[in-house]
Amino acid sequence: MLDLQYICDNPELVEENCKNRGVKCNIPRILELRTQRSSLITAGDEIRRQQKETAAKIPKATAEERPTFIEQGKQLKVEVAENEAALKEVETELHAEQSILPNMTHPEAPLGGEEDGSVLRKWGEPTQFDFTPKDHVELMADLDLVDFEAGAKVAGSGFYFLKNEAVLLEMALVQFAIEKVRGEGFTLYTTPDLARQDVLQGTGYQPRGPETQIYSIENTDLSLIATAEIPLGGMLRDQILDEAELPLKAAGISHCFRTEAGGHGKASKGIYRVHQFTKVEMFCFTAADFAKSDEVHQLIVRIEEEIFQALEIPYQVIDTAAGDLGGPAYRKFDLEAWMPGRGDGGTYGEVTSASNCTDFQARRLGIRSKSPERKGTQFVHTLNGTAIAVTRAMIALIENHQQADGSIRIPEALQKWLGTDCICAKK
RNA sequence: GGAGAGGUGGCAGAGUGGCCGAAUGCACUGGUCUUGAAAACCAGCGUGGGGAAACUCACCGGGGGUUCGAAUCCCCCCCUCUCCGCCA
Repeated sequence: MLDLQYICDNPELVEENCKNRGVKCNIPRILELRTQRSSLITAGDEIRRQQKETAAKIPKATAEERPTFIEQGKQLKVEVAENEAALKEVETELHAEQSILPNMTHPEAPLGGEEDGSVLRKWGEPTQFDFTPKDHVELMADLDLVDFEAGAKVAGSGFYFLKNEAVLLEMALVQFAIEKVRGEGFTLYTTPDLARQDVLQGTGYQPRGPETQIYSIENTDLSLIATAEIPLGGMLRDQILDEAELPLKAAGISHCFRTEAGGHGKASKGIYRVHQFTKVEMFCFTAADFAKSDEVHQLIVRIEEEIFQALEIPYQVIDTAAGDLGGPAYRKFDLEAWMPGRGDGGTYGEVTSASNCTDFQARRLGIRSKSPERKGTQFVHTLNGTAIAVTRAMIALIENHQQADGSIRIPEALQKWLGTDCICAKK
């Protein structure tokens, strides 16, 4: 949510930003509603003031005066109710208009849509093979690492059982990621895999409706989380933090559940696009200062890169274009890992995503900070980024480290968790 | 799941229809005193909305209701604690 004051002070900037992000908005209407809102509030305050005044006279009034005051009070009560109804109507519309607006955009983020993200840097070269590489589906089938039929039988298409060394590999990736982020000063959490509707909405997810990516639990207001960003953001809802203790760095280990409604048009073989996966997510709260949140944003990307470097997986870093940013993001960097089995002869596929949401989420979540030097409070900046999304990382790892004999080389960083340097073919 | 007790400012805790945005204590900030500190004393000390400002309004877990008037009464929901049951 953008600050109403900011919108009204900078209508042309907000409108321009909406255009860049491909969002239809109605700024003049917002300005109009805002004026209506102000005058309704002023009028309502005055009525309530009179109401209090009248009510206060009654205990002291004589028996003759009393009925007059009570009559006045009744009249005022009606007026208050009318005012409230009018205000509610205006605020509902205002809120709806305001909710459409995406966050503002980092001045350096590229313009354009999905194809216009700029490659900031590349690490490593697409892996060369002196044999015809397989994709992860084939590799995992050959090594008996996954069972899609069983997944479909139990939970439907898009679910899977990991088997054998793939299970160890999942654990190893998680272990490796949490050791890494812990070393960077992140507090570790395992989070609830379910969250209430208002927490989902606070973090910018729409739990119900035709377009939703979220599974809901029937007869409750709970939904399965799509990422630990949701519980980690919700964790500090409506709190006022001490600015001295910022930035707060949290890492959550959770399962992620996504309906992937309409997601099957795109090429998504195997475990690339699934309904459930395990992820270690970083989530940070910083002071309301763009320089500070930018700095933490860079930190998150650095950690992501170091993780993929340690896994010896070539990747590129994308600065996502304005038109391709989700609503809450001010700037977003994605790591795309080289996946030799994807597309025709390999392509880069998204493995992490790091967003600076500035105060956009915090405003809805009511997370503020306070400093002795300043009067009042400010909404903090929030950032999130993937440390490891197990299935995507697993694809990149398996496909890049496959050997001619169909076995998979385990990079050194994972060997202590897996206890082996190779997932080898069964005899 | 059953029975009971609760949810009030940063914390503790009073308040059961008007004098309550809320006593008191602790914490915190400033001041007096002191060589300095402590103690003592004095003063200040929640958040948000509207307004250029004066000022004003809202907020006592959340939402509805009763009333001229609600922290206080009624209804629904959420949460916490205690006991019992069940259970990895």
